[in-house]
Amino acid sequence: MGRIPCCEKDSVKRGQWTPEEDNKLLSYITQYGTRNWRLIPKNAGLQRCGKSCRLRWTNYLRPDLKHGEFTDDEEQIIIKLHSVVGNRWSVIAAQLPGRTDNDVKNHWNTKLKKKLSGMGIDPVTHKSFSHLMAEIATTLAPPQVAHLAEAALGCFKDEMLHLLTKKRPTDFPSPAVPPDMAIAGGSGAGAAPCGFPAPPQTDDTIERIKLGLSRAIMSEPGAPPGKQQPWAPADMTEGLAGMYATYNPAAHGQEEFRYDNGTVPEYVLGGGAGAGDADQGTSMWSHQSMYSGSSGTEAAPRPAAVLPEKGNDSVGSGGGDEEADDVKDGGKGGSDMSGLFGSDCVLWDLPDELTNHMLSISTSGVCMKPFAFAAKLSTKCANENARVEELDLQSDQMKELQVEEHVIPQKRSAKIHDFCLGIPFGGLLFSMGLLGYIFSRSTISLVLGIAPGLATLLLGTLSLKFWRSGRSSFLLILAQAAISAFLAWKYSHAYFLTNRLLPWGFYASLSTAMGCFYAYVLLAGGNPPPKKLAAIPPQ
DNA sequence: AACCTCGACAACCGCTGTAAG
DNA sequence: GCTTACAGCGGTTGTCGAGGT
Repeated sequence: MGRIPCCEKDSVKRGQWTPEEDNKLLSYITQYGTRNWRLIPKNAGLQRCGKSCRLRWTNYLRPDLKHGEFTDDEEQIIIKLHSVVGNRWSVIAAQLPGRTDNDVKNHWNTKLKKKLSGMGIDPVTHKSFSHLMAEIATTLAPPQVAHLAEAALGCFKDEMLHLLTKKRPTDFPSPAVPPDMAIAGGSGAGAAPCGFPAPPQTDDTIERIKLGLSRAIMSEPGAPPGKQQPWAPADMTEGLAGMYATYNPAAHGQEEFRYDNGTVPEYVLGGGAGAGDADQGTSMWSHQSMYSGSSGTEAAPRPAAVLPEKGNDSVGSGGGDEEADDVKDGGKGGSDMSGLFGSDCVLWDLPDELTNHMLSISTSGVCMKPFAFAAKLSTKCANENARVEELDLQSDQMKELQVEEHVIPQKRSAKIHDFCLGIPFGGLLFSMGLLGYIFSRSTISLVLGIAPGLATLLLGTLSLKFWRSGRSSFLLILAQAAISAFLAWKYSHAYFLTNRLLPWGFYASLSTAMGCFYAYVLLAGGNPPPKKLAAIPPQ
């Protein structure tokens, strides 16, 4: 049942308002107020629809409105808030005194959207291509962190693959890389900063990214963490790191995009980056993790308490003599992510022999999985025999480190499996996100509903599979915890901005609860073992 | 000078939520 | 509980002027 029209369309004037009409409306409202919009045009002697009068008043005539150009500060606020709440113009406008939602919307559509696009940033997701790649480079850093990221990334691999293989300059204005900027030794001299028109050689960028990944793979896997880190700023002369540095706009004093230590991305538009910016020499994305969305985390140190280095790894263990087992367990079950990219994943159609080599586990404590992941990514993208040959060399090195797999029984565990709540949680997120997207076409639903829902569903299902086969789901639970934490943060932020209990408050509470639940499962030692395995006495 | 294109802004449209009768 | 009107929202369309051809 539709609503009756608010006025007769034939008898009302439409189109631009004349100064006389404005005067009539203004003087009437000044005298009598805005109590009944249906009566206002009639009483004010206007041939206008009441709704039209209301819009004219709220969007133009109101005395508290600010007319004229948006300031840089206002633009910053709009972009910040848009990255959090999406196209909710009224929410954004509420933070800008004197601006209407229509103003904000128009300004976004005519100016800011283009501005961001010109900087190589997708105005919808507020992520950039180089961001994505830089995150991959960072992900290849500390092995355990990479493990976690790998699990999370598994859910986004299609998107990444698409980005790596399908994007073209016409689709996505990637940051420029001058032709003389070889990726190895790309020190940044003469480098084009972010935010300039994509040059014809943008296709090269894709190739260089692939090459960068390959080089990351080829970097000496046995080197101790911290000593040889191609991703570390100090050594940013190789592979992705070179490109990574190339894209650091802070180093060039150009139009810059960066994240501050707040809770939302901060874009600095048009302002020259201050010399000696904290980000200089490091990733411009170093303040924000693609997977967690968390910010304020400096690039280099990762909290050891969260993801301890192998060797003194005791996450999920009770300490003491259980540590050794847990180390094995963590290195084994935890490292065994083959469910993600191995036999359970048909997307990464590498030759079996190559895959098997890469899925082997290192006794030295250096995880090979990130390399395996990147190798697959690179191989899939490049689809070149030469690349496979490179990887074969790498896999030969890995062979030497291969150890025999066997199931280690757990000594202590949680009372409930992660997937018991995780799968329903993921399903709820996914379905709510899907519904939200169907009904509102909101990208927020995609980013904060469908994607994490699918990721959680996938991880929960894999965890169930691992549990059935007696393997450790530790990293899968960790990844789910990371997703929950990210969602809790994002939803809470949206809630504090909008003050709406539904949906943001509800989702924030739910995500926080799930985060606590995952933390409990992790701290309690992981999932309880299957009965058939629990019956086996520990060796 | 005429025409075209494009950007910026204003206005409209259709819908939902909510409050009053 | 139903109807009606208002308020608000986000997407879309219309208008106008500047600049280019």
